[in-house]
Amino acid sequence: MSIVKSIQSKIIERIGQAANSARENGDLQFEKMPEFVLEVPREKTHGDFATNIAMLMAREAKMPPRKIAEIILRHLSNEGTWIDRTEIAGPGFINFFLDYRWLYQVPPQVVELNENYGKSQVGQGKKVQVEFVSANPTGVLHMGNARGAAIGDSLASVLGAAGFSVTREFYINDAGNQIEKFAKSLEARYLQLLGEAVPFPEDGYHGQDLIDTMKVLVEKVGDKYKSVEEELRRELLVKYALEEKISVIKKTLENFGVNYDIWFSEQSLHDGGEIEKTINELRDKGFIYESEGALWFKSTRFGDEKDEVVVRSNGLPTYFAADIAYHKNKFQRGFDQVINIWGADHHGHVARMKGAVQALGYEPDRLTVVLMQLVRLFKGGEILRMSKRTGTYVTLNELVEEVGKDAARYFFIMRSPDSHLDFDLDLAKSQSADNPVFYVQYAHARISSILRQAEEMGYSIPQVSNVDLSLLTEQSELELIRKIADLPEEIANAALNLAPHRMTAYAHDLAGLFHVFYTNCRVLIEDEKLRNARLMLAQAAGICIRNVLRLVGVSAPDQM
RNA sequence: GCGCCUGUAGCUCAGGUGGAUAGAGCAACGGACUUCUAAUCCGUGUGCCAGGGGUUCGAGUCCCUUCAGGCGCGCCA
Repeated sequence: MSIVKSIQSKIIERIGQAANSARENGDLQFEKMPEFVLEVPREKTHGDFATNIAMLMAREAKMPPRKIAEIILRHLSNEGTWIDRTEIAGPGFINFFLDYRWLYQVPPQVVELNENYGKSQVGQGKKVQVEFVSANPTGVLHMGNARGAAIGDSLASVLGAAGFSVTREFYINDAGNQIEKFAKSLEARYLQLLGEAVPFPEDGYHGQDLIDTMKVLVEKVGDKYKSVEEELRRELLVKYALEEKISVIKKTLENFGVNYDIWFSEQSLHDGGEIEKTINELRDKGFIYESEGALWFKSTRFGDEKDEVVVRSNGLPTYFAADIAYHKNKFQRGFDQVINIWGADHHGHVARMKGAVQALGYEPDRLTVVLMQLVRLFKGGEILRMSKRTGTYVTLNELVEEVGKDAARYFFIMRSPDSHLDFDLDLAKSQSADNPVFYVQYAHARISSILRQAEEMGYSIPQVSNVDLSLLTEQSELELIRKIADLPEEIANAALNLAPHRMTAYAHDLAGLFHVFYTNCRVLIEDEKLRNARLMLAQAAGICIRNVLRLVGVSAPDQM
C-alpha cells in the first residue's frame, strides 16, 4: 500500500473508532455509521485531509454538524497517525493537518522501487482484455484509429500498472462483405495495371494504397493471375493483399509504440463454426426469430431500439453475428472484464452488444465500451475533411512522420475520450513552448542533466541510508514530494475510471512542480548533506516522470 | 422523430463515485539568465459552469425540461 493510502486509511479507522466510542459514551446517537469520506481538500488552507462525517450524521443525531465534529474530535486518538492538529471548519468539516515530516518517507521508497514505483494491486490480478483499433484491414490507419490506438494502449498500460492482468487484442475483420468489395477492387487494379480497360467498382476502395499493393504483386508474379478463373483469382489476390495489409498495419502500430498480444481473425470464427454455434445457442434460449427470410436477434428485449439481423435472407451471417460469437469467445477465454474502444459513430451498437452478452448468460457489466468522439484535423486554421471512400485522409504513418510519435500520443491522451478532439497539426509539430509534451520532457531532461553533472563533478549519487531528507524544508521541495507521493493513487484512479488522460494531467503538474523546485533550489551545491537530499529528490522526480510517460507511450529523453 | 455524446475564462480543455472561495495551458502585458539546459520561472484577470425548474445541510457534478453543436438510427462494417 502506498504511503498516502496507509496514512489515510489509518485516519479513517480512527474517525470510525472515535464515532463509535462517542456513541458508547452516550455523547452521540446513530444507528449505522454513515459512508463518510476522507478526502484531500481543494484548498490547501483546509488541511491535508478533510472529512464530512459530522454533516452526514447531523440529521440522525439531531445535532448541528459542528457540535458533532466537536464530540468526534474529543474521542479521536491521534496516536501513530501523523496528525499534527485538527480543526472544525465551514458547515462542519473536520480538517486534518499532518506533520509534514511524513513526506520524508517518500523519496527513498521511490528510489528503491524505481520503475515499479506507482504500481498497485487494486486490480487484484483480474483478467482484463482491451480490444482496440480493430481497423478494417482493407485500408490504412487514419486519425480515428490513431486516437483509438493511443487510448487503448495507454489504458492497457495503466490497468497493468494498477494490478490487472491485461491482454491487448486486435480483431481483424477479414471476412464478410467488405472483403468481397476488397476482392473486386483488387482485381480491377490488378487488371488495370496489366493494361486492361476494366471499370473500377462503384463502391470499391479508391485509395492509392491498393494500387501500390498490386504494383508490388505485378512485379512478383506478372500476369500469372490474369488467366486464372475469376473466383480463384480473387481469392489469391485477397490472400496476398490481406497479408500485406495486416503486416503494414502491424508495423505502423509498432512504430506508434503499440504492441498487441493477440491478433484475432474474424474468419477463424466462421471456419470454426463458432458463429453458427452461437446463433443456435441464442435460438435455443429463445432470443432468435425468423422474419422476411432472415434471422433476427431480439435486442429490444434488452433495451435496444430495434431488433437486429444476425443471418441475412441470403443465408450469410452479419457482422453483428460474428461479433456476438467473438464476445462469447472472449468470455470463454476467461476474461473477467472486457473493454472495447469504439469510435462514437458505433455507439448505436453498444446496447445490442451488451444485450447479446446478457442473452448468452454473462453479466453485461463485464463488457465496457469506451466511446471516443471523433477527431477533427486542423491545419493552417482550417478543418481537413477526411473521407476513406475517396482516399483523402491523413494516415497514422503520415501523422507520426509529421509530428513524431511522442507529440501524437501525448495529444491523443491529453483529452478525455468523450471530448471531441480538435487536433492541430501545426501546434503538435511546433518545437516550441506551446507544445505541452515538451514541457514534461524538458523536466526529465533537466533531471538527467543534473545527475549526469553530479557524476562528472565526482558527487556520487547517495545511498538511501546516507541521506538526511529532513533538510528539505523549502515549500517547493515539499510540494514536489507531495505530488510524487500521489502517483500510485493517480494511476489506480486512472485505471478504475478508465481515464488515461489523468496521466498526462498528472505529468504536467509534476513537471511544473519540478521546474519551480529547479528554479528555487540549486542541487549541485557545496553543502554535501543538502546536496544529497536534493539529488535524491531530483532522482525520485525523474523516476516518476519516466514511469508516467512510459504509461502513455511517450519517451523520456535524457537531453533535449 | 428517437437514441448516445458534448456545452465551464477570449481559445483549447481539467474538474475521483455531490463538499468549503470553480482551475490549468495558450493568447495579452510586465519582470527574472556571470550560477545544475530561459523548451524555464515570477507577477497582472477573466467566469449567470448554455437557460429554467427540482432533490439537500451543500450541485459544475444527481433528476426533469428547453436550447445549441456532433454522431447514430441498412438483411453495411
